[in-house]
Formats: sequence, C-alpha cells, structure tokens
Amino acid sequence: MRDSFEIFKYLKDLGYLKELRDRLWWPNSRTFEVVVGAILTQQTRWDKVEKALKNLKDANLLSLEALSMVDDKELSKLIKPSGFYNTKAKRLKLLSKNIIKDFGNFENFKQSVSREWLLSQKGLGKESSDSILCYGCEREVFVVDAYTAKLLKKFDYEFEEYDELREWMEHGILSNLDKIYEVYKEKKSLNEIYARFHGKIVEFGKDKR
DNA sequence: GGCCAGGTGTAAA
DNA sequence: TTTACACATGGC
Repeated sequence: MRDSFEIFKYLKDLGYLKELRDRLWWPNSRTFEVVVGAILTQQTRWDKVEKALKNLKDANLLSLEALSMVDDKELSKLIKPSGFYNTKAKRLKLLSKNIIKDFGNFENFKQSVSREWLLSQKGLGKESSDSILCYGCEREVFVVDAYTAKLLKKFDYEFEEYDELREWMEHGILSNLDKIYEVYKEKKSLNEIYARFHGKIVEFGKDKR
C-alpha cells in the first residue's frame, strides 16, 4: 500500500455508504447537535447516543442556550442511556456555557472556533474536537478513531500518534484528489471527502465487530 | 458472565 | 512520558 487512497478504494469497492443518511454522514451535520453527539458518543455505541439525543429533544433541551442552563441532575437523567452520564452531563453544560461566553452563538462558533480552543475544553480530546470541526464546522479535518487504527493495522500500518495517523490519511487524500473526483464523478469539497471517508471507515468497523 | 463501544481526565511512577 | 484507572450503560 502506498497511501490512504488504497483504503479509500478498498472501502469504495466493498460498496460502503452508497446511501448516506446525511451529506456529511454524521446525523444533522453542521448543527449544534454534532457538538452534543461528539461528547455523548465517547466510548459508547451510537444507538445509545440516539436515545439520549431523543430524550433531550423531547425535553426541548437540544439547544446551546437550553443546555447552558439545564439542571445537572435532569441532564444526567436524560442522557443516561449513553453511559458515563454524570461526567458527560457536567462537560456538556460547561461546554455550552463556554461557547456562549466566547462566541455568543453556534453560527459564530462554527465560523471562528479553533482546534486549540476545543482541545482546551474539559471533555474534548483530539477525536471529539476534530469531529466537531469536520462535521459541525465543515472544516478540512480528517477524523481519526479506533476504527481507523484497527483498519490500518489490517493493512499492516501502525502509527504511534493520533496526529501522525491523521496527517497520513489527509496526505493520501490530497495526493489523489483527481482519482477521488473520478470516483464521485464530481468535485466534492475537501471537507465532504474527509467527512464521508471517515464515515465509511466507521461503518466498515461496525460491520466487522 | 465477561468484554467492549464513533474517549477523556487525572494521578502516580 | 508512560501506565493505570475511573467514568457507566446496555448488547452480544
């Protein structure tokens, strides 16, 4: 294997993600829900996250403003299905408060937040921060997760660092944009290519477990 | 019944 | 810098 385009082709040939639930794969991408989902999905299956998100929606709490003011115990209770609920509740509320404090609203956050700002928040590590950047803010960032590392290991590629792996994935895509446009039969944005590629890897990983 | 999921923070060596 | 552990529910 030369670069990450081999992985792209491998998954493409297996027919992954012909139909997407969202243009960027993550449900309700480009909205505040991505921020909430990024925390809720940590070390948890997505179907549990969906339950928690539905609980929040039903309680009219799935918004930046509402989450910044919600009662801690109530929030914990609503997101219980997603696990680590006390920790996640605290971090979700604090993050919502900080977004309002530093950016005012989600649209402004989306335009101007940096990776450094996200990484400085309690509860956001590299994967969650990059997920928010890629799927919430439409930035040109490739998200790396446990599925990515596992899939690459299958091809005998192992990486020490998260950022090393992320850059390797991004580089392989950047070097093969013409071929990728050919596969898609159109010039998709880099953000969309990264977003869908990571989504493919996750869907493949889920099927294999 | 044990292992693990679309991780992260903290503490100790 | 590395390692160990806590956080917690629910599927298989």
